[in-house]
Amino acid sequence: MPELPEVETIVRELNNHLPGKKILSIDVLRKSTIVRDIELFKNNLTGKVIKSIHRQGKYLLFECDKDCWMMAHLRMTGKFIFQNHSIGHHPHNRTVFQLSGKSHLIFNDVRCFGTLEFVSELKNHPKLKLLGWDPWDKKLTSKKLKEQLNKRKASIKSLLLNQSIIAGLGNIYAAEILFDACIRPDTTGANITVDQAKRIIKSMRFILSEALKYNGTSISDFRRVDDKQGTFQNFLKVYGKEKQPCIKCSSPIIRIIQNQRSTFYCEKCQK
DNA sequence: AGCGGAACCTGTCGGC
DNA sequence: TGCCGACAGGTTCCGC
Repeated sequence: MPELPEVETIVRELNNHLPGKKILSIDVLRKSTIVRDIELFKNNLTGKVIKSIHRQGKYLLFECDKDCWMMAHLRMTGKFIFQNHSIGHHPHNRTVFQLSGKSHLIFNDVRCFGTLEFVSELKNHPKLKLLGWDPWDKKLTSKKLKEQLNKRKASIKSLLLNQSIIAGLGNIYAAEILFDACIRPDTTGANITVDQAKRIIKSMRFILSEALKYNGTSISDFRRVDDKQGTFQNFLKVYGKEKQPCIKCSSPIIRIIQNQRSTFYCEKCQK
């Protein structure tokens, strides 16, 4: 479900509520949500005070102490809900944190792909080590991106989804970025020119900034911490627009399947 | 090494 | 109404 703008929105809102809250107890309602040992997870996090929340790629990092972190991934349907009051039963609640001040942090996840993990040494975590460029990294240049993409024969669409190249993009924004950059999604990585790489970086930063400004995209069930919706879905130009006229040339947007995922694009505008 | 496909799990929607 | 297949914003594993 959530990509960088949605995760970043959640992180910002959690930072409005959680810092200073103490974790009084943890109720694990679905075992598979917790990576590795549940007792290890509970024992290390119970009693800790949450300092702040960070983001790397699509991971949420809850800082409790220098050597005490909770790393979360929302996958497709995970969400964090903060409540200042007692909570009712909900079938998709997977883990509930009782916090000081009678408040609760709830991890809710319909499809159970999302994960929570206790991490002591964040720097050495293999999952974080695998992450590629942050989209706004100043060291990310069109020359470097081109060189990296040119080593690959997969399509640019699937390469943009690869978190070890650029960290944070997903299916919606990959499609929107390629439309903005006027690049066909089936272009082979090997054929990406330096000018196209430049356009990818520019469009990526533009689209992600805009999406962030509107608190992300709420298509089916993305909700913010306070259950409000993001509004960037009102500004999508190709994603989910199959057969609708392209806003630039009016020819119908087409939908294709790449690596088992839908891709939307304009055959006329994207070369 | 890196690619595409299957799998993980649950819910919704559209067609017949 | 009911059933069935397609589809969903992600990642990991596996075989080639």
